Amino acid sequence: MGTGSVRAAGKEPTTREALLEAGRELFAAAGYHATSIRSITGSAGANLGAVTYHFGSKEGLYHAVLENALAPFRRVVRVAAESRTAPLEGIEAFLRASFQHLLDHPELRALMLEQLASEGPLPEPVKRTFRSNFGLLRKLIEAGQEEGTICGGDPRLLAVAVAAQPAVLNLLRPVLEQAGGISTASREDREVIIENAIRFVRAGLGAPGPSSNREAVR
Amino acid sequence: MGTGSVRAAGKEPTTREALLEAGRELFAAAGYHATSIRSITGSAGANLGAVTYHFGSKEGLYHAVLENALAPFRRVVRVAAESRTAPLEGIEAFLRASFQHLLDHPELRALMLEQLASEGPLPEPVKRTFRSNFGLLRKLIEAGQEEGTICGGDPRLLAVAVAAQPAVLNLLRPVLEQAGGISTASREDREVIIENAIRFVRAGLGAPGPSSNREAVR
DNA sequence: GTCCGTATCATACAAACGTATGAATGATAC
DNA sequence: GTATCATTCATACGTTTGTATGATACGGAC
Repeated sequence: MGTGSVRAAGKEPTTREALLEAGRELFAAAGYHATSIRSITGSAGANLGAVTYHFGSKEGLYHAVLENALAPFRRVVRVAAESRTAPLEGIEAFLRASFQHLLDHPELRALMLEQLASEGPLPEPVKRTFRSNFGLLRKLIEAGQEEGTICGGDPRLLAVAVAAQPAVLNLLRPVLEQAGGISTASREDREVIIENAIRFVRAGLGAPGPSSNREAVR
Repeated sequence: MGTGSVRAAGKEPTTREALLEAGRELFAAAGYHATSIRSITGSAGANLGAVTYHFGSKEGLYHAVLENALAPFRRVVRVAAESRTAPLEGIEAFLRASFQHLLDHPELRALMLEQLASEGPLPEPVKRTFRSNFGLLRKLIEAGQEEGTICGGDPRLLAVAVAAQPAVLNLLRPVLEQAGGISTASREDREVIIENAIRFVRAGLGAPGPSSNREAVR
């Protein structure tokens, strides 16, 4: 059914890879339903039938695009979260990695939002990503609570409160820019936003950590 | 062009009102592009041409649905935020009203997400709503900073950090349920979530308020 | 050379879409 | 009663959609 390319990992972009890239861009720009197979194959320089041949259907391509885009996100966040031994440092690393990756890959926002908006069950890649990242955060919070460096409360809810910071900044980025006057364009803008979020989270977790009561970044 | 109904505000549901309600439900359930005029008019018990007649086009109906759904949200949040004199109490009221309204009107989630996902400029009702709510929060934070009850930092960024709590809980509700094991079904579930968020925010804003250092809700 | 599986291609097809059109309907005003 | 108006209705039109089909090109195996 054409789910795997026979050609070994080549050097020049294969049709399959070109379709994945075009799909990622177009799905992110206009959404699943508003993107036609014709526009994808046209942008990829491929034949109209190429999507059906390589991915079985339009939906098959979409799921492949999702998985391709989300797997690196999971990996980066996991590596960051597990890079520190102290739970609070792990949380900070988690936040920095999340902010950084989402800002560096703006297409993830629209790709995920589209799925979040629909009423039905989430696609597997989306579920897997949230489960992985939430789980990392929850474990770090539980470890901090055992240490006494993080306040009490349901660790799952605290994880949501923490993850909310990178989530909104990226999911609502167009809103923040168009209706909130908050830009994320320059490196300095991003630095200020990230430091603000980290300070807020450290204070919110009730940790008297080294940077929790320093003057807020301005 | 049929933008206003000549019939005075009647008692039984007019075709126009039925279209607005059906549109709200169907747009929220499946998204704009995935919802056909035929399904809307069918669900509303109206003729196929009714949308064109009353709203000019499918997009006209959609914008009317958006405005109809978002105006009450703005009003409720504004009333709550201005109901208290102390800034921190105003923020808490803002949060409670936001949580409550969004939980009571789950269709708002999908309706707004769809617009947030697209790359283009936001529709006016969406922009207006975010501007209004962000503005309220920012003013409350600035007032608290002048009082000394809220920590320093860019008030716009702090407003984002605060608004992130109701935003994610509602925008990501299906994710939290399907991938995070967090239910918002019962009244107790919601209470716990809301109290957790308020405690987190009060601590994050650096306010030594009356409820900021009480034991976290379990 | 011949064979064979992979891949690409042009084209066709049925279905669904948003919208336009013009006739029918029904209440209100005079 | 008749004219007038907003509204509802059945139907048709032209596009665009996702997918299916069958032919053609290509590149190693033998």
